[in-house]
Amino acid sequence: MSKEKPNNSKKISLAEVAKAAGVSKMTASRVLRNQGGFSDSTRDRVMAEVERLGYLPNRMATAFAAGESSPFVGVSIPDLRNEAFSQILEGIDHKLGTFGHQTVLGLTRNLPEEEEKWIEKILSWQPAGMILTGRVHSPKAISMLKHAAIPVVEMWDLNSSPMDMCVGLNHFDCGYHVGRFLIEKGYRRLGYVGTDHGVANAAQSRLEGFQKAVADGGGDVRHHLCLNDIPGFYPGYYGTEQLLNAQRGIEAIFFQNDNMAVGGYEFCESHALQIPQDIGIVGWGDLPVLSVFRKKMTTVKVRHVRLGQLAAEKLLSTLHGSAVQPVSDIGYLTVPGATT
Amino acid sequence: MSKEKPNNSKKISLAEVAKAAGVSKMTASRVLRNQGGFSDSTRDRVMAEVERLGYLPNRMATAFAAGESSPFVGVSIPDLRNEAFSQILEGIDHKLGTFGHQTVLGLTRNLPEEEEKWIEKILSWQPAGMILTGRVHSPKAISMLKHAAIPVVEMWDLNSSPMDMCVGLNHFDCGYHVGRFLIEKGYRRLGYVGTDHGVANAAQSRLEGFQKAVADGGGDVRHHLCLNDIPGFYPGYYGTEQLLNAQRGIEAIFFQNDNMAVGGYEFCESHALQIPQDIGIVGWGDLPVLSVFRKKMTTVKVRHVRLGQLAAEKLLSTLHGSAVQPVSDIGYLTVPGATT
DNA sequence: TTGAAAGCGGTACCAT
DNA sequence: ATGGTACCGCTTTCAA
Repeated sequence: MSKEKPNNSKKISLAEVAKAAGVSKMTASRVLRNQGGFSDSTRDRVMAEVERLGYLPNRMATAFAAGESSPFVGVSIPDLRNEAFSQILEGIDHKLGTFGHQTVLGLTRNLPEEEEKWIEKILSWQPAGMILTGRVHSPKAISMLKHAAIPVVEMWDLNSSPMDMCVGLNHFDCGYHVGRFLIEKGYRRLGYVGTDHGVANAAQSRLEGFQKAVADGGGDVRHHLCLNDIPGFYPGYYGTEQLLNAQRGIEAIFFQNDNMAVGGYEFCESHALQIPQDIGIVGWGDLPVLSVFRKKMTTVKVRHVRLGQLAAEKLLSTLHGSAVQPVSDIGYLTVPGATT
Repeated sequence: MSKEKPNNSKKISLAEVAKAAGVSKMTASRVLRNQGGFSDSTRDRVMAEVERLGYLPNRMATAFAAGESSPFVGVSIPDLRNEAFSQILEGIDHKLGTFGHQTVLGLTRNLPEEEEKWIEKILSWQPAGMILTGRVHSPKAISMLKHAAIPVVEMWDLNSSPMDMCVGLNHFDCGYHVGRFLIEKGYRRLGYVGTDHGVANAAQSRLEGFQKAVADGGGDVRHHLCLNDIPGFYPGYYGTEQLLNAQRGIEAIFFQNDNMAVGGYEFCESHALQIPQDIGIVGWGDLPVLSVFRKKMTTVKVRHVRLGQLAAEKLLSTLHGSAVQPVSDIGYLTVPGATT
């Protein structure tokens, strides 16, 4: 036989399969798509060659020919070491995967310029849609997305007039709510510890809401710290140290998230500060560590995984042509604990 | 002027730009690739139209025409709520992004069948390469990857004869090392708490190494628990409860990771067990929570982010045609703490 | 410096 | 049931 060995690594095309099976490209194509219009014996011959040659269809060619988009969905998030975002991404990817779509990741660090470059790159590969973190995007990014005419979900930071769709929560209100809560508890001299707040960072809005509520309530945020670091345990620890060294008389600290709050808690305890007697602590996000923490932490519940799922669902519904509520408020719930 | 308004959302093709600029497709193409062979005035005219029409090149067509692959790299990991993997992914994506490549995510839950389906899908889109978790893959997956003739990195679990390249650590040895460490400390009756161990789960190898070392040292692993859950704080807590209820006399527990170990620690302390006097605790991974934990946890340091970076670097070097060491052992370091 | 033609790997459409 | 042809958007090749 003059048949070639199948294990040379050159890619096999449909034409080669067809030739090997002694049929035309079209017939082979029909068999592969199981679209009818061929005899059993033809199918068997074609499939045998597919198997033997290890043929794998080139979906790029298919999509290209049909003018379709890819199954890829661009998902931009700031940082995976922020646990909130790894949870959100888990929710997104799982939902997308269930419906045959794939996440193309972009870690854009809350920087609109990075996001812009990433968006341009992704768009040139005909994605099915985009899910972006936050409401702040560069003008060029917005214009490119408009032109692309694909569904776009802005998530995390609620935006009542999004480019297209949005799911998130109102971080300003949420921060205000926490501030109000502390005021009502009798706290007046407050502190805040978080991380570097690029323009596109929703935590900045929480801080602003918090400051407003505290001011409205007759207190003041004596000192706030935005570390150039990730919002994790250790930054919470040393941030608290810095904050307390810089400013005496702080009665309670609001942290960007629970991991930072746990770090702050451990700093306080190891420095003979009683919680909540000497200082109050409030976290954010209801992150997993709280489920085993020895003191019930005052925090704000946010359904991160659900948020991700919902973002993906909005996108998928749009792709399938269903009607979609363009804006969803995922909400939040302040949970008083034993640390305030 | 008869020029159309640019803001209709139909996609603009190179041909349209060319026509608008009064040149041929080829000339426009040359300008866009800045590949020489055009006059300044031609370039200006073409670029003006690109701007005006909001033209975005269709890279799918480009790659297709040139027979290139996409810049996408398939990355399969089990689960993002396992903090080790979100760290690894952070390392991979950041490195890939720096070199113009994009991560296409696959959360394959340690299931070779899921991985196989995902691989087939990704391969049909002509990725530049693949990074997979672990050494266990379905035969069909392996065969497809061979055919695809793209670089493949197996990471996490060290494999001295990988399909192509590998970076990771020897989990069996690592588990053995921990077992030996506890034996030398005088522990004999041991327990293990981890999560559901699919065949493709490296934690299973750690458990096996651990069991072997303990047996070799004259002790025994009285009870091990593999919960059907994620390896996080709360599973560590309730897993410890289950383990201790099921088996009396356990002297020390080895946990799948530090987050579980912290959960276990909190369970013990809240049930009046002194650590390490009443029970020893060993974690794994040197996860961030330990940096602020009030007791120095005995753990095993693993450079997760670096592991991810290294996996990406191997792939990128191969793509750029550099020589690459096919197998790298990232190693581990047992760190004795105050919990044993 | 510029352009015309062929073709990448499939599919739609129309014949047979 | 099967095959021929044109074409998707772009690049390669060759000619002017």
